[in-house]
Amino acid sequence: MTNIHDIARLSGYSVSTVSRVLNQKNYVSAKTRADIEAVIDKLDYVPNAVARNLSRGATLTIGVVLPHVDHPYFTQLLHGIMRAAFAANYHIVLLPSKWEPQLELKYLEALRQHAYDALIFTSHGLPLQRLATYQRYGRIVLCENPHDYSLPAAYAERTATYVEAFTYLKHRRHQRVAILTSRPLEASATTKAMVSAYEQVYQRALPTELLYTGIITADDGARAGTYFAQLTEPVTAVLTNGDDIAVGMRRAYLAAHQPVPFLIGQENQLSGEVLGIPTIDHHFETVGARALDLAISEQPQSIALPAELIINH
Amino acid sequence: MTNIHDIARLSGYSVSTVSRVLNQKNYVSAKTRADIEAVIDKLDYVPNAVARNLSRGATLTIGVVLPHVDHPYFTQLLHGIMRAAFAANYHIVLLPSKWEPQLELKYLEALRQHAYDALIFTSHGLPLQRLATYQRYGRIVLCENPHDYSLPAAYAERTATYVEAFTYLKHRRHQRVAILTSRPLEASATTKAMVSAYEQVYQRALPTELLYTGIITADDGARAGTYFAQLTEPVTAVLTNGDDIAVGMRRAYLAAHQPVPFLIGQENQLSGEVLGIPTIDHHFETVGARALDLAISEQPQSIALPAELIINH
DNA sequence: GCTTGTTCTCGAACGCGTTTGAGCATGTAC
DNA sequence: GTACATGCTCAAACGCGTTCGAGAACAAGC
Repeated sequence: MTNIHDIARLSGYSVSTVSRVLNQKNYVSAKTRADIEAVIDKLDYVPNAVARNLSRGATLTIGVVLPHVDHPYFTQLLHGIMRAAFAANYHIVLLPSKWEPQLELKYLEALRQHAYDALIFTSHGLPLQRLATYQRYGRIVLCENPHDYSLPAAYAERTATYVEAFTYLKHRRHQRVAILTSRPLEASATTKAMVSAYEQVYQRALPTELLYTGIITADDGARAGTYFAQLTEPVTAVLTNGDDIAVGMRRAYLAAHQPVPFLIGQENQLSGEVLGIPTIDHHFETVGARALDLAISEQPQSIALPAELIINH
Repeated sequence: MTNIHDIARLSGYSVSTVSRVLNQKNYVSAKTRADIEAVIDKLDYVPNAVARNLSRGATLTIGVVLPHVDHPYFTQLLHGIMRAAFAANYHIVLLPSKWEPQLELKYLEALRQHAYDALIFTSHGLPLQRLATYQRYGRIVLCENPHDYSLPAAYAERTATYVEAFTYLKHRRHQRVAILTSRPLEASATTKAMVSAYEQVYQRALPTELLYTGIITADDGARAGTYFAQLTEPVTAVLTNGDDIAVGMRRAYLAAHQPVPFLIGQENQLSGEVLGIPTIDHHFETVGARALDLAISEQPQSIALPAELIINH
C-alpha cells in the first residue's frame, strides 16, 4: 500500500510538504504543489483515513443512537442530523438500539474508546443518570429536555404548542376533546405534556375515557376512531399524535357514517396536508440539525426549539 | 488521556506485555496479569480504538449501503447482516444512499481510504461496472446476482421459486393470473424474473394489462385491487410483491364486493400470516448473514440461496 | 548594509497501539 | 553435562499521517 512517505520519496519533497499539499494548507509554492500532485495522481494515492484520525485526534464521526426508523420523529431528526453533518464535513454512523440498554452501553463504550467524537441519543433506554456518567469520555447530546441532568440537548418545546392547540379548540367551542398518544401517561414525557396542556387550558382533568394510548400507525388511529365513533356522548375534536393517525381515524368515522370530529395531527406529514388537517410541526429536522451542532461544538447548551401549530396548509 | 505507555510505566512492565494482557494472548504469568490489570482498573484505561485499527491494519467495520429502510427487503437483510456481524465481532455502519450515485461514490471513496474493511451493497444506483472498479481498494459484496461481473455476492434465487408458485397456480386451474411489482419490467431484475417464470410455466406471453407496476405499499395494493376488481374478465389469482400488498388488494376487493382472487404474497410478513395468505419467503435474513460472511472472508464466491414457497403458514 | 518580515521546506516528535525477534530463565530428555 | 523446548518479558520497529520548531532564501523598508 502506498503511503505518504512513498509520495515524499518519489517527489523529492518531505513528508510534511506532502501533507500540506494534501490538506490545502498555506506555504506551498505552485511548482512544488504541481510536482507532488503529479506523483499522487500517478500512484493513485489517497491518505489513510485511520492514520489521519489517529494523528488528528478526532474521527470527525458522530454516532447517532436511534431505536428504529419507523416513525417520522426519528426519520425527521435523522435528516436534520445528516444535513448538518454533511455541511460540517462530519460523518455520521447509525447505531440502532431498539431501546436495549445493552446495545446502548456498547455504543457508550465505543465512545469511550474514541471510536466516535460524540454520540447523539435520539431516544434512550438507559436512565439519563447513566448516560451522564459517560460524559467524561466524550460528548453526549440528547434530543429531549435533560431537566436536572447537565447534558447538552436540542429538543422541541412541546407544551407551549399543545397549549396553543387546545386554546384554538376552546375558542372554537370544542368542549369534549380526546387525546391520542403512543405511550402511556406515566412512561412518556410527550403524553404528560399533552395532558397537562389540556388541563391548563380547560382548567379541569382530562376524562380518562378520552385518553387513548398505544397509537402508533394509521391503523391504530382507525381502531381508536372506531372506538370513539360509537361513544354515546361523541367527541367533537381530537388531538392525535400524527397526521397519518388522524387520517386513519377519519377513515374509521367515515366507515361508521358518523360526523368526523375536528382533527389535529402532528409531524406535518403529507397525508394530513392533502386532506387539509391542521397539524403541529415540531420541526424535528431543525432539532436534529441543532443536535449535531451541539455534538461538534464545545458549549454545554440546552436548546429548546419552538414547535408550530399549522392550521392552514 | 491515559495510554498504554502510562500503564506500562506505572505497572513496571513493558508496553508489549500490557498489550498481551489486553488481548488475552499467551505467555503472561498470572502475577503479571494481575498487576497490570490492577493498574488498568485504577486508571480506568481503555485502549484507543483508532490506534488499534491503525496498528492492526483493519477496522473490523463493514459499511452497509442501503437506499432506505422502508421495505422488508432491506430491513430483513439488515437484520441478517447485523446478526452475523455481531457473531463475528465486527461493527457495521449504515450508509443511507437513496440510490444516489454521488452518495454511493462517497462511500466507495471511504472504502478506498480504509475507513471500512468492506462494503455491502444491498442495492445500488451506480452501474455494477463502476462498483467493480473499486474492488481493488477493498472488498465489495452485492446482494444480487452479479451476472458477468466478478463481484462476491449473496442473493435469493428468485426465478425457481416463482416457477414453483405459477406451477402451483396452474395445477389449481388458474388461467388468468396477474402480477404486481414495484418497478417496471425493463428496470428490474425481480420483475423480469417474475414475468419470465410466468411465461415458462404458462408457455405464453403475459397479457400487458395483467402486469401492474409501481406497487410498494399496502395502499398501492388496494389501488391495484380496485383496478382489477372492475375488469370485465376477472383475474382468479395474483402474484403480489409483498404480503402487506396482498392484504391491501384483498381490502379493495372486499370493499368492491367482488370475490377475492387467490393471492400470493412475498416476504413472509405478519399481515399475510394472520390471514393465511400463501407467501414466498426469500429468506433475506439468511442472505444478509451470508453477505456479511463474504465481506469478512477472502473467497470471491457468489452464493445463490433458495427461496421458499409457503402455502400454509 | 542591516533589520524585519514573509514564504517555503525540512526533520523530528507525536498520536497509540500490535507484532516481531531476541534474550534469559527454568525445566526436561538423553 | 549438553541439547532443546517452553514460559515469560522486553526493546524496537511498524502502521500512517499531522504538526511544531527551526532554518534557509528572498524581498521590502530604512
